[in-house]
Amino acid sequence: MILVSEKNAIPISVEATLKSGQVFHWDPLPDDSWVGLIGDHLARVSEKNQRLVIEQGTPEILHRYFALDHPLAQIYAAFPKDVLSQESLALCNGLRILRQPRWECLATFITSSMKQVAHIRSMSIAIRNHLGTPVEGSPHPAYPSFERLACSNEKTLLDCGLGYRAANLLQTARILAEGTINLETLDKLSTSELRTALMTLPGVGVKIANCVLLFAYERLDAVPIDVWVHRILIAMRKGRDGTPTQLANYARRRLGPYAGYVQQYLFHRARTEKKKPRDSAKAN
DNA sequence: CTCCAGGTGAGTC
DNA sequence: GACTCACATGGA
Repeated sequence: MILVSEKNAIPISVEATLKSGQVFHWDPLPDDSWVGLIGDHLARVSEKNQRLVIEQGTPEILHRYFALDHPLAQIYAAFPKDVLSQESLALCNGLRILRQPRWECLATFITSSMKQVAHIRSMSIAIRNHLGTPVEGSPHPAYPSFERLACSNEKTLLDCGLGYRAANLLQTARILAEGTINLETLDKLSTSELRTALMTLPGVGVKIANCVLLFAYERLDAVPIDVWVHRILIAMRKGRDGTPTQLANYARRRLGPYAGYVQQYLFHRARTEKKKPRDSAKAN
């Protein structure tokens, strides 16, 4: 067991990070640790005094994946001062934007459109079970490479519950397998050029492109606007709706240089608040 | 049973 | 650019 610590405090909330809807395949264990794969690298982590405890896995890989180098203090100082943003900050303290493997992130978000988080997870696991490579000690196989998926077929993906998303994932995998687009070298592009490049792929619009920018390319100012964030932005504008462009501009101005981080805290708070009012009536 | 979900793309103005 | 619609599936 390795306790990752550094000179400066590195708070992390493993639970908030892994349950905030940026990644979908990690499993909680009875001893309060979490097990999951980073690519095909098996990892098991827990948390002690807001520090990441590595129960299993290579420290360098985990350090990078959990983004322990992100300057959280600086990011928090840049949070907007309104009540909702500060409340989200308090509730999700230690939530980190992961550095996910590119293809895995792109693929799972292609399957995410018009789907609840719970079902995105079940599709991800179904794809792993049908097409992935087993890893010793992991509850689920590794996510299949795009080469592997490109050799697959639509029927297999329909069996994984993808519905109309099956064709998009398959075509995207085939484009990547052709080599016309290289997800790794795309990293050299500016955020706006990278967004445009990602959006040429079938099933990738502006929202999913922004998810991939934020979760796999470290573009911390990218703001995915889904139905939840859309509602939050309207509330921040005192009930005033707007066109996609207007709301995107508003989010960028209002949420600041780490807008993607702020967005993730707002999103996670909104979703966890929604689930609550259930056990309160029973208590007396 | 009805409602909704981390949207996208095609058609149209 | 912005608006409208169809698109599959399963959990609440």
